[in-house]
Amino acid sequence: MSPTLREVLSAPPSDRQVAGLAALPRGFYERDAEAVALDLLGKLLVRELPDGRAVVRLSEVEAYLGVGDPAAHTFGGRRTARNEVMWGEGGHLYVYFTYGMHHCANVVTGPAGVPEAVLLRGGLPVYGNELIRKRRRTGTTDLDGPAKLCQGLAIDRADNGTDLTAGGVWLADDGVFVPPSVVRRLPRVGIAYAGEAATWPLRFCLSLDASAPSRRRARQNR
DNA sequence: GACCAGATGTACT
DNA sequence: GTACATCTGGTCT
Repeated sequence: MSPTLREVLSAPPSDRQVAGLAALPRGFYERDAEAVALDLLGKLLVRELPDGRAVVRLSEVEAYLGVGDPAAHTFGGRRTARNEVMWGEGGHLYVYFTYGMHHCANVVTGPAGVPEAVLLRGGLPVYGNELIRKRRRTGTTDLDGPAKLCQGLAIDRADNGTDLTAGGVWLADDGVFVPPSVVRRLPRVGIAYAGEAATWPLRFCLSLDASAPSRRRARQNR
């Protein structure tokens, strides 16, 4: 049996590799949300915690296209204390509280004044799994949902506005190649109120249970 | 797989 | 003051 993509992408990096994970540059974020969302798949979300470093490989994200997107918090130019961070420059974290008990983390994209964002919906724990387990209410390490991701990495509103290029929490590229053939494009989740926009295929996720493309091919494609 | 309670911040009247 | 939210976990079928 060839390994699944999940198995390949969950492979733990070495301590040395983790210590060397550098933040993606500002320029990565200063593009439209859809492009950033696609490129975030397979990237590493690194979180510095009091008891160590936790690293998650992103497997599911959603793009929110700003003022023209009825599902976005900034639809129609809405600007409030809550979504203020989305109006700033790309590369910052937008964390909001919802359903009375959950946090969701977004990456702000585009230049200042263009309020787009990418919601981080899920990932695979690859390093510091015990730290993640400790923080999950359920004592598990699964991070297949935006609120689970925040809980596992202890991200809450205190992290709202954090600069992703300045430490604490950041995104990194460890060179793992994600071939387009394993990316699925689906309608977004939980936004039925947004009418027709609920069907826009702006949710991107990896086909984790498909068998992984061979190493040789992956290397050729890099 | 479907269904539902949970608990409160936020936007808007 | 009121309605509802970029959801999760547990229960029931």
